[in-house]
Amino acid sequence: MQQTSEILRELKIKVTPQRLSVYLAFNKARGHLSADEVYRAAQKKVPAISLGTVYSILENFCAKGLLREIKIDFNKSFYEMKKEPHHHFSCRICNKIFDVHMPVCSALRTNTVDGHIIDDFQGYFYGTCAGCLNGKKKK
Amino acid sequence: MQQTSEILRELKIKVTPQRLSVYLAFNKARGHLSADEVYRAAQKKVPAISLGTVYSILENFCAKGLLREIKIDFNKSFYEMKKEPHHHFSCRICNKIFDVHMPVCSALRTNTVDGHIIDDFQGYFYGTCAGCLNGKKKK
DNA sequence: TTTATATCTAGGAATGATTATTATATAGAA
DNA sequence: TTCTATATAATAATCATTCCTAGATATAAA
Repeated sequence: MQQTSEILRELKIKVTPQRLSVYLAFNKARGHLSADEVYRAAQKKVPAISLGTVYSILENFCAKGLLREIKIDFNKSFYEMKKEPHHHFSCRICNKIFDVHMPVCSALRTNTVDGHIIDDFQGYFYGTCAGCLNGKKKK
Repeated sequence: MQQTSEILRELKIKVTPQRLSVYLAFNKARGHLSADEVYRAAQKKVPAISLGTVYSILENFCAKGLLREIKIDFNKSFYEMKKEPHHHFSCRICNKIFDVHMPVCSALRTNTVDGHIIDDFQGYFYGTCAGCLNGKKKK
């Protein structure tokens, strides 16, 4: 926990129990979480935390470069710990999100295109995941 | 108009005035339209058209491969006539969407990755557009 | 350690895009 | 022309997200 506080302080993020609980939710899940999933995980540490606060913290963490917002799925955002650039895959059957293990083309790492300045790129694949292809159940 | 009806019939889309008006909105705009923008454009031809019908038609057109849904912008979908695969750019200042003139890497045209079957890919760039860099106004 | 204050949080209301519902209308086949 | 599956209009419902405000609190400064 002490370690987590230091990570936040280094990023100039004021340390609060709510923020620690959100950070730890990602540390434990190590995947892609929706705001609601973060909310439920954070409640285990801070029962009185509100959903509005979770949204506020997610926005703050993204702004500070700690998290990354993923808009692959329709009508709902997901978040993940920021790491090496990579694409995502969304299964149309079970709606799960997967990291894609494929090198990101150098062309996509460019800083400008058509005269626009680029600060982020998101690559989203859609289809049927390996699990659903094998006849597994919808989560 | 006759021509448009034939295009729809070839795609097994039942021809109605509402659907023609939506198709023509895209034919005229040649860009990326939100449901609301389609709604307002379609109203010029069919004043009584409802927003629900527009959503229904957009979904139908996407399913038939006539349109393509773009989820680049937060909390709102855009649609465009389906054409050659290409990436999109969204300006964080003016929120306009641009087609990106950059060849889509062959690696992204794959049909499978990590055992998942892919049926679509969307590449989204974010940043500041050329217009906003030149100090133009927010639309 | 105490104090001051900028910022964070809880709770709830508001927003806005999208979807669902249902009765009626209609395109296209027979 | 008639029939029937499907499309539409109108409206209500949903749901993620944002907004708002009063009160709480983390952190810097004394």
